[in-house]
Amino acid sequence: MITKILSGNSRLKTDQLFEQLTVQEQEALLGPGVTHVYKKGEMLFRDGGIPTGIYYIRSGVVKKFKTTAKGGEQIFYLCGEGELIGYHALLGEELYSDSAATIIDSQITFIPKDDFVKVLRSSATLSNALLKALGHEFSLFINSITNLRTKSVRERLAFNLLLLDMKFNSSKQSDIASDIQLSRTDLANLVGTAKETLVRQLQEFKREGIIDKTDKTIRIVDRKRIIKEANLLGLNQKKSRSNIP
Amino acid sequence: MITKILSGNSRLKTDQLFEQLTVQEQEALLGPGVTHVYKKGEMLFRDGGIPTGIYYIRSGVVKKFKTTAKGGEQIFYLCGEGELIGYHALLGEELYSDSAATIIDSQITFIPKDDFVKVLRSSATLSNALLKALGHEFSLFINSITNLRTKSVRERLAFNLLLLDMKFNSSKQSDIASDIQLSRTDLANLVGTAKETLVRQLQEFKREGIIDKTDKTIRIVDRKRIIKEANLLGLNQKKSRSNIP
DNA sequence: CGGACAATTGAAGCCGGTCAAAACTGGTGG
DNA sequence: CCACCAGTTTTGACCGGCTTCAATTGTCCG
Repeated sequence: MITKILSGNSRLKTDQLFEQLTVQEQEALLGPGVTHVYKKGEMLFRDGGIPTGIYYIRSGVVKKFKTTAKGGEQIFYLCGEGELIGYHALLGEELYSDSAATIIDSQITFIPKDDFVKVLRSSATLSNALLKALGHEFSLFINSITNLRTKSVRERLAFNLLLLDMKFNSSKQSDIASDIQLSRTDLANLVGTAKETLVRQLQEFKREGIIDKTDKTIRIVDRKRIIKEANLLGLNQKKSRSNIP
Repeated sequence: MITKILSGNSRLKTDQLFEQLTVQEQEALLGPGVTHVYKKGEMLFRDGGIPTGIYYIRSGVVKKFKTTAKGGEQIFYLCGEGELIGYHALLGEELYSDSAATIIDSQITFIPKDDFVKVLRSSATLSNALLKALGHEFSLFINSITNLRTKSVRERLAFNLLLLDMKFNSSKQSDIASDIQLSRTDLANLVGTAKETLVRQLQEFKREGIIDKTDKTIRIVDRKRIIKEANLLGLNQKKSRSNIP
């Protein structure tokens, strides 16, 4: 399980959807597309909106999230370079069930629905790649739900820091070097906790020498420890209240 | 959103995967299959196992869940009559990321991997039906995650009771008649809480006249109230601590 | 240099988890 | 038909992890 999640691949599996296509197919998709530069914080689409196409991230980072009526934001995925987004609603033939917005300045190509469908119809490769990607995403969601239900904030934070590090640190020079840029609020919404709780937990990790952090940067110092803290096996031995008087 | 989730269709969308296929395709799938009778509580497959085919539920109910190392069980979906299970891992080309077991005595057909793949290759319909189903499942997971993060046990319980009622009560005679059979433990694991907490919340609903229950049966008495309690809009007005002294 | 926003720290209290034990159920055999 | 056991449901008590509210510090820019 651990090996599965943290397997050495520099890129995670879901990222590979687009890469699996032939060059011809990639061009057929991107050809009709319109590339646009998004500033940090711009919305790509909104929960409840009508899907009119999909998006290809040439550079940048996009968060997928859902907003609650009270203004809260639940982030459940971060998309990076080379990933496609927005195809779920299109495939499911329904309205967007989530929103997407850039976290940093990004360059993104919009692929109109018709063009996407055309390639989809003519290419078994795309169809299969999508099935594979969606099948895989399923296991990610399972894990995500299980984590939310059974893990503490500390464990979830450690886990997310690991994922962020693996996904967004191309600088593979050293196990120890890794920087993560993400506002406290975003990180809290990704981990699924209040930002105050998040901050306190970060402090604690720093005090324990597991991470280092400046105002906007988090760096994993002790990789082994943070893997241990993430407790991927779920063996968490709750300090039992058994003082046996 | 509410209308979307609770739309009048007697069956929920995901159930319809198999139904979308032509009769020929259905037969091509089930033809080579082997039907087997499972007693309540039997496992179909286990987290970490190698997928060798998919399952079609002729009758009965199957829970999809994940076990934690400590023995806990996280249920995230209940499959009913006419549904397919186990295709995610096959499509994603990986090991099962979840387990499946019957909740009541069930009649289930096993479709070997090769036969499934054969039909998948030759039929654009199945391929498209799968894409649609998976795309839709995505939105269910989003909702599930959001619910876990932002809703109280009371709200989640109300929501799940509604879903159970809609999905497993073919007896459409009356809005009020509805029986749900599920052990307290299973229900707790479905809602995502401890069974003691669940029991207390059930008591409370009963005391408030929203539901009725005997030892193993739960019946929704006041449908409007329970919809309200589920708080599908997320407008939960937390009793603000503002006593303004 | 102030104004806005993000990050941090402090304090209080509730929700829900855990442990423990009682009440209830159904099934079994004497 | 009753006594008994095993499993499930229910009730009680406790308390700790998180959320929430509030206030302070830090930081980036115009």
